[in-house]
Amino acid sequence: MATERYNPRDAEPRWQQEWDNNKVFETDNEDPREKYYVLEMFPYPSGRIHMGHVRNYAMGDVVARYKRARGYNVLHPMGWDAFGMPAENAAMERGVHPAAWTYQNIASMKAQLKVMGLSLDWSREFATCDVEYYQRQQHLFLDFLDKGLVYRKQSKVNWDPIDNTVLANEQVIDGRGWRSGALVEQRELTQWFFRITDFSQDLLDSLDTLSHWPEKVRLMQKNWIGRSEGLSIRWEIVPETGAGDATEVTVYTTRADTLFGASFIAIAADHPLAKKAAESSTEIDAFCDECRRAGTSLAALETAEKKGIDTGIRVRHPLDPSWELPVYVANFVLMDYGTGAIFGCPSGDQRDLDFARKYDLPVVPVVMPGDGDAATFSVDDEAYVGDGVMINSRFLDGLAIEDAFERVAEKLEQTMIAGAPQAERKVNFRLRDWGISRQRYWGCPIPVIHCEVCGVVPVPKADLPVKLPEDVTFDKPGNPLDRHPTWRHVACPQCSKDARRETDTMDTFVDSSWYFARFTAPWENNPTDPKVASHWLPVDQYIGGIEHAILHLLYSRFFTRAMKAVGHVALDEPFKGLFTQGMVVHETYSRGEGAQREWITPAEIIIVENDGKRQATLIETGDPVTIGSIEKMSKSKKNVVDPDDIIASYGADTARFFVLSDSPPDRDVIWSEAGVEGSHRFVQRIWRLISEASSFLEASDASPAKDGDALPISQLAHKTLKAVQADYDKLAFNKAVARLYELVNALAAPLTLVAEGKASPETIAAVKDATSILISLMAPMMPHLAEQCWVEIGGTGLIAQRDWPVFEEALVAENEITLPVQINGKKRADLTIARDADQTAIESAVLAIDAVKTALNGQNPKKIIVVPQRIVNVVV
RNA sequence: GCGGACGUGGCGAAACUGGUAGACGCAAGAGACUUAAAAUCUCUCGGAGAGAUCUGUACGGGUUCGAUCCCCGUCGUCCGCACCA
Repeated sequence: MATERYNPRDAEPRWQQEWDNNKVFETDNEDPREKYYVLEMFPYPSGRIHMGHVRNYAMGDVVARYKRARGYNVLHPMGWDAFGMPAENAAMERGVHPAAWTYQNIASMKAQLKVMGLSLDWSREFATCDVEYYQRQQHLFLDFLDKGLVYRKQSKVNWDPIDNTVLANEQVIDGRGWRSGALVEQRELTQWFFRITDFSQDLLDSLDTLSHWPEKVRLMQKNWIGRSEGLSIRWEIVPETGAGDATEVTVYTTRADTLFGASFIAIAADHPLAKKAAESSTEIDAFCDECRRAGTSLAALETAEKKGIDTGIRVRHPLDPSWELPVYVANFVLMDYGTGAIFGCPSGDQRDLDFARKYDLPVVPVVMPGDGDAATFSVDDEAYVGDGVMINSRFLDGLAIEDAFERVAEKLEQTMIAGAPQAERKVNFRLRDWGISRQRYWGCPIPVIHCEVCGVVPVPKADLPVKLPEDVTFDKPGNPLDRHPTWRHVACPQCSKDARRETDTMDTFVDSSWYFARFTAPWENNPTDPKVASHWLPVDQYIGGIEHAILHLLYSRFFTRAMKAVGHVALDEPFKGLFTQGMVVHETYSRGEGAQREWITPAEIIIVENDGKRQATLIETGDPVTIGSIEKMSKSKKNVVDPDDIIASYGADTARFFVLSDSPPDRDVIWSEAGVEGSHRFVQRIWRLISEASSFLEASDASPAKDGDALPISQLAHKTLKAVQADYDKLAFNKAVARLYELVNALAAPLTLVAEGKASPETIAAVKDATSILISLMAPMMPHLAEQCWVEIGGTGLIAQRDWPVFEEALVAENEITLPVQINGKKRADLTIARDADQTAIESAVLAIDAVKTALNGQNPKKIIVVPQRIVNVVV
């Protein structure tokens, strides 16, 4: 009865073809069933898929296939996040056009994804660099512009003087451009911004409604938005102290309670008052310059000494006009948070204290611990930042800090200077508007025209798309659009005079901020079909990496609100459920030390185990190799395993099953050769057991046993069905995997019995029922094997189109249960008793147990605790 | 510095969130089958003990009939933000 081994190389392409032929995964927007939208973060077409993709898409595919079986109309699309720097780098390095490079990569990655057997609706595929896509993005931009959600302003950027381009903060390393190595300059450029801050409060508040998001991501977004409640206070400038025409300076504070501890005002180097002071002092001017330069390097900020310079300007204390304080320019004050000016309270803030000690400014403690002594409490070289009561604060003395804040706020709100209240309550956000201008070629052109007469003129929608020119060169640094001979020259749409196009393109995060909406109707002339988009959205389950926890997800949330404001969708939150999956990690292998260290790929080595110690050697030479730490698969460490190789040797099902096994999906999974082989053994085992018994199973009906020898088989199958269903609902794939192992282990003996012709008709029917449940359960993870097994036992139609089985309540519920019996909290015995036995029945049964009798030693128990269906505890 | 998560066998992990700790897998060991190997099958596998038992979820305390789970403290690892006024 020997059967052939399961051959995925033969079976998998056949089933993929079969699914394609039947258009099983193409989704009909008109389908009346309840919708379910599952989406994995679309990939950047770098050229090859990696194991992280395999894991991400395997998870999404399990959800898609499971929900389809549960009767939902599932949308499961795929596309390409295709604009971005790597394509331009390839153009610069190898002379290949970014478009050619990108579309080639898409073709090869698509072929790789196809081999995985994912249940994707490829008819909706698009790349963000398709004109058909970015044209609609330009449409959205114009709508946003019209609605005031986009604006232009001067802003500081990191400018690389060799590459002639703006760099993102991440691209500046130790103050130098990451490509050119040139010292980065701060430049003022006019850039386009999206008004994401219009939605700060809403983006923050709505986080509470996202109950199917990881708590961690919500918290990260909350911190990123960074709301704080404070007081904006106007300080009068003492005339003739060097401030020119300025009569006041506004300071933002969350600690108005500490106002009597103030000993100086500090302003940013870019603050108007600083600029004024710099006019009359070369020293101040030089200091401001230094601050601006130091601004870029993040690492430098951490260690940077707190420095400042006295401007000579003096201000009056808001609560005591006779009290004058100095105004310093300080390197730690940020122009773009609050008002770019603070008051320093040295006793209550470590940074202010360091500053005060350095410049010999007063340190007056104003808050002390509740049990402190006001007469002796002092601050030396450690500021007191804790809660407490007010001291040295005149009318605030003795108050709690919250009450002191209120008193100060009330008083200053009522004090009028120059016809306006001296202070007002103000909510501040850390969140900045989103600068989207990029001086790059390979991005979505910003559809505006600059006219000397009319100013900034939007490109009329009828003139869209603003297409990227194809004949561009990358032999020189800078933006190819800028030096294109003709592209930028156009007639002004309003006055027809010569004008020039905007040559900046959009940040690629814009492209990924609405693709999920486009998938709902990618053929639409408008960005979306609002009715269709509102039907499909929100995405029910979005799956991707934690690295997008802030930017991508926040931008998408903003975009959905903005699109709603201009009528393209009718909702605020794009993603109802979010799941952030862990990485695929692998051991690293290397030779040599320090600079000589050479990384080696897993394919080049062999590992043998000696006395429990693993030793790696180079296959080619037999040289020893050092086994290093487990890290994220990366090209630089060469610890990558190519999905193609794995699928070629084990098949897609094994690869999919393995990345879902063992580790919880939100945790990292360690790729190991032994692990994959384990998964592959399981695939073969299922096939062997089922195919050996197939002739008998084929000839029988499927019917669960109600009693008799086969009852346990049916009970386990139906219990597993119930449990795996719950696991899939919770995305607990690793647990589902474990339960499949259990079911197969338990089915092994009965299946062998059937194969040997020794089973009764009732048993065969029960085994067939259990086997078809098994096939349905494994289908989301191992879809090809499931189809093959289904045919083998005489099933008709495709498993991919078959309904999810329904478990029988009677088989899941038990008549008798086994309760653990504890004595003083330690398990001492088991008690098997009727499921519905009452308290007294259980108690008397427990007291009859030998172990209990021995423990009691003739005495009465102190207490018997019976937790229904769970446990019994006897307290002696 | 601020905020958060986590810590269970040789390893990845379970434990229905207060109820039998270690399911399932990997690795390892023993055996069966085989001329042999692979594959497959059976058994063992936290520690101590011959055994009944004792002990064990980073460490120290607490609450509870009962704690991997709740509370307090300590140590360690990882992540996010970071001169935010």
